[in-house]
This record gives sequence, C-alpha cells and structure tokens, in this order.
Amino acid sequence: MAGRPRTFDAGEALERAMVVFLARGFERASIDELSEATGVVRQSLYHTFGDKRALFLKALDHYGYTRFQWLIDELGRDRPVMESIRAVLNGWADRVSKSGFKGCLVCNSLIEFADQDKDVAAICDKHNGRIEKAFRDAIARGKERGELAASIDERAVAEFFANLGQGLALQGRRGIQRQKAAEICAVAEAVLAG
Amino acid sequence: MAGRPRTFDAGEALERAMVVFLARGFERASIDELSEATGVVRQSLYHTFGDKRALFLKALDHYGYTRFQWLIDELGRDRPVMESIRAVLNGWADRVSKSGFKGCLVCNSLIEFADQDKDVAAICDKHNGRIEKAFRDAIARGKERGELAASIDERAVAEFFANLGQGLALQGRRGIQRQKAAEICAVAEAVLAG
DNA sequence: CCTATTTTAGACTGTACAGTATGAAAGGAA
DNA sequence: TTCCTTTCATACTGTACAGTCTAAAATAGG
Repeated sequence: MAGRPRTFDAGEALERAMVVFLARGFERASIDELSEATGVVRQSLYHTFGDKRALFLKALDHYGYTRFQWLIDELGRDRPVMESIRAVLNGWADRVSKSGFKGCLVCNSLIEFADQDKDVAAICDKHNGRIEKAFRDAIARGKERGELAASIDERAVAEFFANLGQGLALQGRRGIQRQKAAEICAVAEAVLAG
Repeated sequence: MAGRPRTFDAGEALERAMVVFLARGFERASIDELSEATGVVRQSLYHTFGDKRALFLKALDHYGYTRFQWLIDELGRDRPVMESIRAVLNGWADRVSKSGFKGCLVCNSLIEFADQDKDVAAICDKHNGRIEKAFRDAIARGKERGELAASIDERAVAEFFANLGQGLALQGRRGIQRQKAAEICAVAEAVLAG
C-alpha cells in the first residue's frame, strides 16, 4: 500500500499558485501557467487540488490567512491603540506602493466574481470580517483604557478602516505612489483624533 | 454615394454594451452577449466600433463621463461645502447599496487590467483625476469662504474621499447594506469636522 | 428603375483552454 | 527482486470564443 512519494510540496505549490492568481486573476490564469509556476505537472495539480476552481478557493483562503496576519498581530499588540492603528496604516502605505504589488486577492476576487460564486463570496466575507473584528477589538480596548473617546462607534470605525484598506489595495493594483497612499492614511487617521 | 442607413443608434448601443461590461467584465463579456444586449449584429459591432477592446475603451470612457457627472455637479454647486460633501456621501451610500449595483467600471477595470493595458489605465486615471479635482476645488472654495480650517490640505483630503468612493464601489459589487455604507461615510465625514 | 453602398445574417477559421485518458517512470513494501 | 501504487509526461477531446468571409437584403441617389 505504498507508491511513489510526492515530489513536490503541496503548501509551496499552493503559495505559488496564489501568486499567479493574484497577478492574473482566476479567468486569465491558465492551468499551464499554474503548472509552470508551481513546478507541478497538470495531472498532479488536478489530483492534488481537484479542478481549477477548487485550487483557486484554497489559494484565496490561504491568501487571507497568510497576508492579513501581520495586521491582526499589530492590532492585537498591547500598546496604545493609536500606535497600533498607525502601524497598520504605515504597513498599508508601504505594501500597496511597493513595486510589484498586485492588489489584494480578496478585493480582486470580489470584483471578478461579485456575488456570483457563493464560495468565493463566503471566503472573502470571512477574511473581511477578521479584519473588521481586529480593528473593532483594538478600538474597544482603546475606549476601555480611556485612550479614545467613549462616543466612538467602534463598529463603524472598524468598517471605515477596512474600507480604507480596500480602496488602497484597489489603487495599489494600478500603481500608487508611497506619498499619496501615506497622505490618504494621514487624513483617515484624523477620524480618531476628535 | 448613399447606402442603407444604420438601423440602430450607436450611442444607445454603447450604453448597453457598457452595462454588459460592467456586469461581466471585459474578459467574460462575449461578442455574442454584447450583440444580443445591444441588438446590433456581430458584423455591425465590428464595423462601428472596431474590435472588442476598442468597444470596451469607448464604453469605459462613456461610463466615466456619464456616471460621475452627478458627483461633479453636486460638488460644483454654490452652497456650503459640507452640504456638497454630504450630498456626495449620501449619493454613494444610495448607489452602492442599491440592488443590482454592479460596481464602478473604472474600479473594476483597474482590477481586471491593473497596469497591463496603458489605454485602460489612462482612461481610469483621467476619470479618477476628474473626481479628485472636483473634491479639491470644492474644499479649496470652502477654505476661501472660511467654512473649513485653513490648515486642511485639500489635495490630501480629495485623494482620501476618492479612495473612500473606490472602497465603497468595491464593497458594493459584492453587495453592501445601505446602513453599513452610510456608517462608513459618516465616519469619513469627520475628517473635515476638526 | 437601376446602381452603388451599407447593413444584416449566418457560416467559417483558428486559437486557447479546461479537463481527461493512457502509458511510462519511480520508489516503497513484501 | 517483484509487485503495487502513485507521480510524471504527453496526447487527446470538446467547447468557447474573437475575428473574418460571403452573400443576401435594404435603401438613398441618379
């Protein structure tokens, strides 16, 4: 009951497939392209991941868990909440303006699939929810500690920041200057100042 | 030097093709689909507009000029600038949460083409620029009139609001509740409060 | 009415691609 | 070594689609 062992690492292949989907989108990424990028032959891709859509769903979820962790970590750190928020805004400005930035796979997929694919939509909702929750918790903690005004609606502000990030990711896909992204973030920061 | 006159209205056809591109994206919209939606036969589409990409570029530009005019008008009206800004934010909240909202063709195209198609990118830049300018001028006017603090950087704030709109359009494509969109807008409005 | 010109209708071509089938290669287990 | 399972390599199939070709239909001008 043994056979030839797998000659590739499935996690590594998923990561590389994800990069292709990020750059090209689901529709434009061909199996040949994915095969070449992962170094895994066509047949093995189908055997390991199922069809193209199944591979995409795994890649999308993988993206959400790996690419948003820094943000959740920053917002979870034990320090004044404004420092955490600023760290995220800085992180965004850096990332979206970096040469070679290809956007956010969650945002890109929302555009490509809209609400036509329930599984895609569910994964996107999940990760958007994780981001909003991280902001919400951080802001609520800031209120408890008296760092932020009690009148602040943490849910609304969290939604606002998540929306900000999506806008930046969208603009970053086209290409955005570091300074412009930073200016936008600086303006946004003011919603917590009053 | 005469011939059979055109039996369709080219402007109407462009508008309908635009709707298809908005709902489906460039890649997924097939010529057959465009032909059916416009009521113009395949050959006439090619004759009138050139190839699929040329039709798309015209549709994209048409979108920018027709779908952003309300915003430019609102921001150009002679009244307190905060009223104008609120009108735009309300307009956005209404539009992006409306059932059947399919996103913004400029935003969708930025995702689909990124910076790979220079003509698409140029048209998107042009219309984004028009929106930013409308905000910038309105805010500058508000400063001159003493309605807004002189310390406000109208360029940065205009970029911020344009980014806000892009985020809302992105979320609207998936589907967003009116209330959530309005909450985000309400938070954003605060950047001009201080 | 005749002719030139343009639209219409549908068939056709070539290409790109997702997914499948088939047999060879490779390595663990007995 | 021998067998069995799994991967690898490549050929194949069917479909979808952009763009072209050909001929018929329609109409303004002479």
